[in-house]
Amino acid sequence: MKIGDVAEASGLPAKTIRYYEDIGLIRPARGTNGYRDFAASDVHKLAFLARARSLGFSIEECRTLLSLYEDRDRASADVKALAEAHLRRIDRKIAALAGLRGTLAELVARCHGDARPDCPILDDLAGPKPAADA
Amino acid sequence: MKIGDVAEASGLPAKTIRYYEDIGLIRPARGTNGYRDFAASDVHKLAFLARARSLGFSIEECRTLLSLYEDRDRASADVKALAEAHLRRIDRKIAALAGLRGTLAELVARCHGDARPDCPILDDLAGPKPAADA
DNA sequence: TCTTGACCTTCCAGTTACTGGAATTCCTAT
DNA sequence: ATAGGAATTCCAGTAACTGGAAGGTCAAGA
Repeated sequence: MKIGDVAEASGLPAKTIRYYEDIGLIRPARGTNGYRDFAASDVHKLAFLARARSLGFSIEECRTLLSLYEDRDRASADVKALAEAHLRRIDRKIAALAGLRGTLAELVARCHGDARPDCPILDDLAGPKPAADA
Repeated sequence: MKIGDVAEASGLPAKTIRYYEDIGLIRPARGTNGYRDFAASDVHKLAFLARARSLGFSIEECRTLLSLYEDRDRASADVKALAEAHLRRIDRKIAALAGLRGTLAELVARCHGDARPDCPILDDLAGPKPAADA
């Protein structure tokens, strides 16, 4: 199977597949013409990687997941620990974004958004104004 | 004011401040010894940048925000549009993460996480199994 | 047979926003 | 004089690709 077909089958761009070979995630065979020749197992691995990446696992985590996948004697606890760590990371990201979102939404709501220069958003970014005390 | 003091005042690492000069966000003066000499306005700009970055605006958005900030004739509508676009981006990110989170949490819940190799997480990543039809 | 076009190959550079580190200079204090 | 702590510049690396150039391969059509 050539890289174009594999790209179509796995949903990954050919560029990405070459990159994954570069960093040692897969090792497709080569034909006499120098073209990569993908076995079914390669395609399977790429689909696995595509799915893991789409769930937000990093490349290094994917590498670990793949080796766990191929280890018939793995402990599911190892996989679960990895997934749980990732889950916590996602939760932290969501919490951080929700925080930003709240602040930003409030600023946006307070900005009238017309032709005048007066703007609570910029005021906020500029920081506390030196209060003109009477 | 020297870069170390400014770093302390703005909360930005000195490295980052130099980087911001590199990409043209600020233009501090130079002393005879070659050291950067920051005016109050520079420090103010850096604080502005730090705040904008902490709200998740990209560097290029910060550049625009800064120029809007310095334009006394700006329309607040321009600022609001930028902030709203950012808000939508944050919402999309949150939605995407929430989706991931849901899938991942379910997989984690289904994985017993013990010493046995059987693992729903890996099963999911591996994709649909060829059903052994009787 | 030749040519066209769609593939494939490699390699280099660019993306975002810094961060680390090396080599060097400067200032201050003892 | 010397030691230390800052300041300077420049180069490289991070994550995970992506774009593009230059060139080789292959199947089909005139």
